Amino acid sequence: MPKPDHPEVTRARRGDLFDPACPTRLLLDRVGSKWTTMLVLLLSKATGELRFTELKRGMTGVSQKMLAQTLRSLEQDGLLDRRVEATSPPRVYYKLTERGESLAVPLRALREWAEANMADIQEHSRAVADHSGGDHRGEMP
Amino acid sequence: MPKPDHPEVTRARRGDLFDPACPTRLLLDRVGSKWTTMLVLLLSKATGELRFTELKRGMTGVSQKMLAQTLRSLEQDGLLDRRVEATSPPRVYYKLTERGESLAVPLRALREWAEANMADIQEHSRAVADHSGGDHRGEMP
DNA sequence: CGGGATCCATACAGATACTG
DNA sequence: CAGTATCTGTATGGATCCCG
Repeated sequence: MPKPDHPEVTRARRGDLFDPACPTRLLLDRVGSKWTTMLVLLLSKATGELRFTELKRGMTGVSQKMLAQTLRSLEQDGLLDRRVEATSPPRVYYKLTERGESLAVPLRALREWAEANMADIQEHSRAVADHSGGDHRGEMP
Repeated sequence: MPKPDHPEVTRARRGDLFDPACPTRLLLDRVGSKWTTMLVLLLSKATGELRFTELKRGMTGVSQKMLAQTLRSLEQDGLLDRRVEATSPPRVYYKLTERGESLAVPLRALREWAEANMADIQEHSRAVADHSGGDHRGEMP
């Protein structure tokens, strides 16, 4: 998730930082947020850099807060480069770093899987829900 | 996420179901939960089926509630097969469906990326945090 | 053993308002 | 334009109890 500061610390306080050595956990904590993945995917498509507003426009539904938060998170992780033009009004350009681009590869594979399978999954899911929902269930009196 | 019923409905009520057609969103809503991914990965490694307790043991830190919830979610999506032996005590075996196995492929790619890059990322992240934290910041008076 | 139901803490995400 | 700050609702995930 695009947590601003130190998620691990928070978790550590809870006493359940079970296996911090597992890198997959760490990655999923970041990829888990849909915006992180969408952002990487969006930037990996772009030829050059993209500005804040362009990104916001490309990611329908994201709030400026979430976008900024995700951007800072990716920047801190070294997956994103931020370039500021100190004009007025200022212009800020974002682009993936090499590492960021490399992350886009498995992410694209995931997206392809999603595009190939999610329709079936939704249908399956709905069918199951209908079955158990409309079969023998008595609604509230 | 392993939402029991209909996450889309909840979002729809909020009025911001921006682009429900995007399957990547849908997938990430499920993969986003770290347990979903871990579960698929764990089961894809297993030769045959695994029982509830074995799964719980393999996923350090998961609560039985989250495990059960994730299992139900995957089952409803048709990614998981559930087989009950009506003995006493009962035994329940889980294994991935074909589609579930196919999901494991891109997920494994993601894990490999994580194992190759997360250490660097963490270091980078920590270095940046240290820099901005101890450099020029005046703490509260 | 394999869960379902319930209660509860919180951290994640949205809306809004303010700055340079 | 490009954010930061605050306030708050709510879904998520954990703990616990209980049942077959």
